[in-house]
Amino acid sequence: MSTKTTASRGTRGPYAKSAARRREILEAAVSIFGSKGYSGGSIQEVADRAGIAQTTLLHHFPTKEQLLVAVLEYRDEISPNTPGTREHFAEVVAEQAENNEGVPHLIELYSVLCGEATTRDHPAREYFVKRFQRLRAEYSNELRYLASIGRLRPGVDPAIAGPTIVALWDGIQTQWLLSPEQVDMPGTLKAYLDLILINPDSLV
Amino acid sequence: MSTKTTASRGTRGPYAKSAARRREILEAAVSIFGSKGYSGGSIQEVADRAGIAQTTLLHHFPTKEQLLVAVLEYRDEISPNTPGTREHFAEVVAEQAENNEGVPHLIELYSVLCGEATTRDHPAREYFVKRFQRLRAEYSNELRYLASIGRLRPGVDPAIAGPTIVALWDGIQTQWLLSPEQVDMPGTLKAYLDLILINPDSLV
DNA sequence: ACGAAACCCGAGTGTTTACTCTAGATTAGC
DNA sequence: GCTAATCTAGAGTAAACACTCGGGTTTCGT
Repeated sequence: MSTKTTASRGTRGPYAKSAARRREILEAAVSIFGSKGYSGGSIQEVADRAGIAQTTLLHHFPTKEQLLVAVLEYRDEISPNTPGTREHFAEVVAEQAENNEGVPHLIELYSVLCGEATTRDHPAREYFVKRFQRLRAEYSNELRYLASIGRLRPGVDPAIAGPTIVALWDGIQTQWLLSPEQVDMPGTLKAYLDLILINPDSLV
Repeated sequence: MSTKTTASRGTRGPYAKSAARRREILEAAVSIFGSKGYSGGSIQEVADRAGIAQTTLLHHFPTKEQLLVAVLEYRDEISPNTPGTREHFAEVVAEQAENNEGVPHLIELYSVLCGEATTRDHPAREYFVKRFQRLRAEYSNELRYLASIGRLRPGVDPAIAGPTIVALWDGIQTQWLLSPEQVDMPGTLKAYLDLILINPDSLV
């Protein structure tokens, strides 16, 4: 009762160093899982890249699965999601697509884990199921708003165009990872948005 | 010189049973690699599913990597690709999308391996790089033909819309695998084609 | 029907896997 | 500055990994 949290007596919580260590480990994990996948990468490799002993890693993240979950949460923290963009939807999407070209290791992590996660009983499956559900809803809602102010081309169904943007984005990222010089990631996305939006935002 | 191929004397080639065995193994491999990925699945599991000893599998496919290559070739054999479809492009695409719903294990295999293949030095990477290059060229060419007969909406660039169809297809498949009941795979593809094509093919 | 090649597999090999045990060094509440 | 908790890691463990070896069985050209 004397300490601040509900921890049983005798617990002191992580030390100051701990947060930095965890960040180092997560950065290493992004690199390893991104370049070799979750199944393909080992916690030994992650520990090596972080410059610590394997057992030290396991002190901070007791199982490989918990490390993966932490990596996914870490990714969500450092790559900002788009909240209510309203009339600037197209701009924001195109801008983020351009920014993504600057963080290829995060794109790689995302694509690799997303593919792996479709396997049954994969620890990241639930994460991606919910992520896609959220993205579909968000994008569809943005498009519904744009439709309400007459900016959506007639005949375009927000409930279909929303998932389409998500699918197009992921698919073009995969192609870009395999042939960066042959695929125009932001251009392809922008082309679709120009197709479904009326009077698109003029150049910034 | 006496035998038909360039084999050194004393070789007799595979027996009649061999082809069937190889097919059984490949079917098992599609199942295992599709449900657990290439890194995640073991040749022991494939052998178990095929009902043979691990060493028997290795007799037909000496390494795990060669098994993977054979699986990819097998997939290409059994799932027909679209040759020159000309004016029936939209029909054929929509039809194939519907058919894909009937072979989810092949979609799973494709999505899982495609994600994994973006990792460096993955044995299937070259396969997917070339596959996407081919698909982008094929689809762009189909659209160029449709443009030549005035069936492509003005302003739509075949060089962008081609890769877009490929990306959309792959992306929507991933979403469908994770939430089959929430994603209309053929409908989403058809919606995009209706968007970029003029006077689309009426219902069959 | 003979013999060589292809087929099939039980037993093993060395490595890597995720994870545990034990124990010394470091931190921080008091 | 005492002490208990956190941090770090060396050593170890059982299981799984891709793959090899040796030898028996089946197939098939001659």
